[in-house]
Amino acid sequence: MSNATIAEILQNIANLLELQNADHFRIVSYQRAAQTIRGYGKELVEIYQTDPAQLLSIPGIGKSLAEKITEIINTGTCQYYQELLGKTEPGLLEIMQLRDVGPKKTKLFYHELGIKNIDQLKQAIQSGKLSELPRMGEKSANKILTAIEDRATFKERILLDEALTIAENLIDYLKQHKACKQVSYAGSLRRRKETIGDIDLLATSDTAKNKTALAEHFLNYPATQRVLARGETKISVLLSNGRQVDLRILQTKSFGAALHYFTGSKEHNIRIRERARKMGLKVNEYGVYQGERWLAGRREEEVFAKVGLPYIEPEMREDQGEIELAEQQKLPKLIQLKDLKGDLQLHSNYTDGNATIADMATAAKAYGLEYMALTDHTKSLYVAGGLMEKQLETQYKKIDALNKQLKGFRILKSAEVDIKKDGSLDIADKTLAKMDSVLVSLHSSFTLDKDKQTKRVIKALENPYTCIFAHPTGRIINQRRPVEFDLEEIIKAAVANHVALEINGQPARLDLHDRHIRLAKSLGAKFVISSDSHSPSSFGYLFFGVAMARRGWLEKQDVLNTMSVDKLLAYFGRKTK
DNA sequence: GCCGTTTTCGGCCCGACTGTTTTCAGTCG
Ligand SMILES: Nc1nc2c(ncn2[C@H]2C[C@H](O)[C@@H](COP(=O)(O)OP(=O)(O)OP(=O)(O)O)O2)c(=O)[nH]1
Ligand SMILES: [Mg+2]
Ligand SMILES: [Mg+2]
Ligand SMILES: [Zn+2]
Repeated sequence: MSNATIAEILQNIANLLELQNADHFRIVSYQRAAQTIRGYGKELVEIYQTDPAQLLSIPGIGKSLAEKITEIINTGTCQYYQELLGKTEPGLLEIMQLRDVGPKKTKLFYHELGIKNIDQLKQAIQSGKLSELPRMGEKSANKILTAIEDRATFKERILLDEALTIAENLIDYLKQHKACKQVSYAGSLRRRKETIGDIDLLATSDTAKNKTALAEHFLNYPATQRVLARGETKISVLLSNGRQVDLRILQTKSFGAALHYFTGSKEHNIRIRERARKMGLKVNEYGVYQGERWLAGRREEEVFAKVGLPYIEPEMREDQGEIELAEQQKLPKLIQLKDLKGDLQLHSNYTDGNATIADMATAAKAYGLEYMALTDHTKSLYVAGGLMEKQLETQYKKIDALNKQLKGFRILKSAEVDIKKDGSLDIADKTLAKMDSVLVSLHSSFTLDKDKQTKRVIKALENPYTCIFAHPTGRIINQRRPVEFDLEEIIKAAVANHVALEINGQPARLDLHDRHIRLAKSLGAKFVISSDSHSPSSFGYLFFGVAMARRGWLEKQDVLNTMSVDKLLAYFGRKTK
């Protein structure tokens, strides 16, 4: 029973409760617990098996939720959930997901017109029945019809790199207008979540007239398909690719407060606002107030300062303990992209890369790196033209020659060594001993049972040559589920055997990801951040790897490829020499 | 349903936009 599944059940309970006449705050309790569990590093099953009472130490989980979670762990579901499911028309949940339709309207349609599913809702709109309901009219009904049409397309969340490109293009466009004083993206994109729901933008302008002008400019953006809402300070549009963009336009004196508000997360915002309230202050997107009096809001730092906290980096703002650390002045100094000195996973045209070793080295150097490890695939991965021992050794001679020519840059001998089904490596020790770094990963037998898979990986990590375990869970966002194994046991084996865990920067991988990184760090693990480049233009993926590392609260010293090449070679040399 | 350095009961973040409303509920951020 994964945390994701437990969270899903609690979220479903919250949704079902909305359709009952449940107390709002009770619903919120289920939602908050679901949110916390979704981002929790440790598996709740693990906590429960060690000491069930520990469940109560998780914020937002009390006696009642702990009992339900226990039941879910033991039986896969819980009585309460089943009862709620039993007394709810299943189609109502789908109706409630529609844009501009919430629990109140869903219930109204059901009770007044007996509407049980989207098809019936559509019919009621087309026959004009829906607009006759209290507080409903033509416009509301038509909006719902549009929401039904939009529903099928574009519901998936997008990857971080795609969202970043959309946002940067929009920002370039907004900046072209002279009424635009400041502009930034916010929301989950600024927090660098691995997937992004919508694009949140914030701009400032000085006068009312300029705000209007800037709003007009935004609406003229060529990729805008449809305006969802337009008010004095906030505009929501749908781009032609179906992605929603929310833009807020405020005064420059509110930029910091608005950026803080719009960056979120929602849970973090609520904590900050509760804190302000206890201090006799009020925080909103316009600033920090004492009564009617505006105290601050130009910069984010001021908002934090007014509530007695140091600046908290956006990547940490998830209410997963960052506020407590901030209170104690114990916030980590997060790693930055410029701290990286090398890249320890990338491919050349010896296997499935598209460039020569020399071209990859030139590109890596141009990106600002001092070294790179060439990690072409090994023989088991014949689809990628994986290399045999002999071919690897030939490649290493080539690397020796290249290294003689290169100034201020070093190519390390490595490989992405395949872990076979039995946990052994597919390259002979004699060749492993010639490598500067041995990176291992799974490419097959993803569906072994959990126990076998765990043992298989641990065996590979115990191999004395193994230095790095790459893209550990093997997940590909929106495409492939993570391998089933006991990650906590694997992390412990990695720590015991001095094997670093990779944070793969490919936007569809980001593996390990935020919550696993925090868990691994708490268990004493070391990390490497890799681009896994298959072309010279892909070193930018390091940015996304660093983003994940920051969401995992990592500092420079947690990441091995922040070391100079000599230190790194000495570190791995304990294994390979 | 959760939580507590003034509380074990009584609070629980705060605001924008829309449509249908004559004063605000519903939904969303
Ligand atoms: N104070 C407060 N802020 C909120 C609330 N809902 C949203 N926000 C703020 C914080 C969010 O990060 C920000 C943008 O809202 P979004 O719905 O776009 O969420 P976010 O970007 O975090 O995630 P997403 O990837 O878009 O699903 O607005 C709320 O209920 N209260
Ligand atoms: Mg968003
Ligand atoms: Mg948004
Ligand atoms: Zn490859």
